[in-house]
Amino acid sequence: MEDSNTVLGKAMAILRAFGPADSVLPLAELVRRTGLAKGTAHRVAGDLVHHRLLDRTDHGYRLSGGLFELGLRASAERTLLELAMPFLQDLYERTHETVHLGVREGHEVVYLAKIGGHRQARAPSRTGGRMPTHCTAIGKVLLAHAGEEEQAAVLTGPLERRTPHTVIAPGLLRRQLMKAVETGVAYEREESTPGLLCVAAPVLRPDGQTAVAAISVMGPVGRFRPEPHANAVRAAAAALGSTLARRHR
Amino acid sequence: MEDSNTVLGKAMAILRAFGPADSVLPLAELVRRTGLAKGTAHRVAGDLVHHRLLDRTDHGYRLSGGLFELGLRASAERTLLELAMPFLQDLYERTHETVHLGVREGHEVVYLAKIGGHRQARAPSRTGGRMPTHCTAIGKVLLAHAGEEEQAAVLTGPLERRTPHTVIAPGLLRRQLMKAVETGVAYEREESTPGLLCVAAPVLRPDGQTAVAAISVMGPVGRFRPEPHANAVRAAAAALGSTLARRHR
DNA sequence: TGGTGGCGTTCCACTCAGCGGTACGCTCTT
DNA sequence: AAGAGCGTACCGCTGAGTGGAACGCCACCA
Repeated sequence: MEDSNTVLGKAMAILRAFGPADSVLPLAELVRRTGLAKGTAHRVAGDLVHHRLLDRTDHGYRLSGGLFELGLRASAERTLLELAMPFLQDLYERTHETVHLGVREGHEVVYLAKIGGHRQARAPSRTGGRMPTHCTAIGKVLLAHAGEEEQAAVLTGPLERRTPHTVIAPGLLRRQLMKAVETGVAYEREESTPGLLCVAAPVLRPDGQTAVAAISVMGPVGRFRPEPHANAVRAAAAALGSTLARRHR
Repeated sequence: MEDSNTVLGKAMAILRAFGPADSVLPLAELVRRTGLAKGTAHRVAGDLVHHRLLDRTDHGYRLSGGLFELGLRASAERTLLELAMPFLQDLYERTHETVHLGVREGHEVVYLAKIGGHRQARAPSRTGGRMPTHCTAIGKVLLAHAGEEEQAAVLTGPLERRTPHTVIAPGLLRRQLMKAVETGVAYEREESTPGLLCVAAPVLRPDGQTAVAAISVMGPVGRFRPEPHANAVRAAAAALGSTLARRHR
């Protein structure tokens, strides 16, 4: 069922036509990606510009700062982010490696924050970006604290092999998840991107079972070993967890 | 001219009905704020939920994570933010006070980043939030490097008196702006919020005149003095400026 | 130099998506 | 039990939205 016979559908189609990598798209490209009629795309895009969701440049259209602002009003992620920031800062300062804050959405991780210095490893993750759960430390640790069925859904589904090290055997992956629950941290060793290692710990709800989010520290093979940072990550996540709990009543 | 006889206009009205402070709004409240017919608001809000721009909760609607993600694809602010992060980190680490990155939009500042630790002063600024230019350090320094007419437009317009210390005399303000150009930094002393002091420096384009953004360090009256941090802020802003310049060819 | 293809823009008559008034059912409070 | 406030559902009218067609404008190439 196509939902692009409503104006809103068309507008969304245009906005979503912008991939994570695209900065500016010409009208013709939007037409190609959305399948809209040229006239229609022209008008809708014009309306979006009028409403400050798109910017018009010489070379085409671009997601605007208005959208940026609007997105940052999203309450759930925003309050989590604001409360988490000080803990992420501490963690960064202690490790001087790239620090992530992420939440799970289905079989993917959405990154709410990524902070790093000048020497940070070149990672594909970006604030607001997504990665599969099964090949990232944050993903694994969140999966480990997810409901039975949700976990099973991912384990039985097809698992993308992103690198030669990606764990795609359901049995091994499940064992890693169980170990993550036991130890309170999950690891990733070049499973999403060659040359990158990562430790993550869950930010648990007061029930101590389910996870709201997860925090990780990531670094490059060579100078970086994840194990020594396990405690720091665990501590940061736990501290954030109790801050959230305290606040929630 | 009301632009809410287009569907998109109505949708935007609903999205913009969410103020910076609102987390969840019931349908009735949306109706009140937007002036839409109840039936219409109900349907449009439903469509927005369907398109993942709103979340439905027991108590009403909420800006969704989908919007958060979409907003972070806005290319201009995103790349600026990513490039700036390491410099902001360094600055935070050196000062351990709240660090801001902001751009100017008309007579207001939009904050792209705010990083701080556990002891950060309670400030009204938020990532993605806005403040007037004339009573913030970032605002002043950006105004100082803006075009003549734009600067004049703000100076001649009415200036909100946010605190007893807010500078609303156009003459004094203009002198502060000139000094900011000379010295490369602008100060704010409890002009936007009682108890807060701030230093800001501009991130200049290669032309050395106009500013892309500005960086600031803020702290509370008492333990914090802005002057000693002027050099650090200036250095961070300059370093980011040359990084941008290098990248732009 | 003239042809060609891709692009953004404009126009316009048709039509169905969207409209909003009305009515209903639920849950609180009084 | 009556009322107020809320979310939801219905439905006939209509103009906002549609998309095909046509236009003018480069940039590229033969």
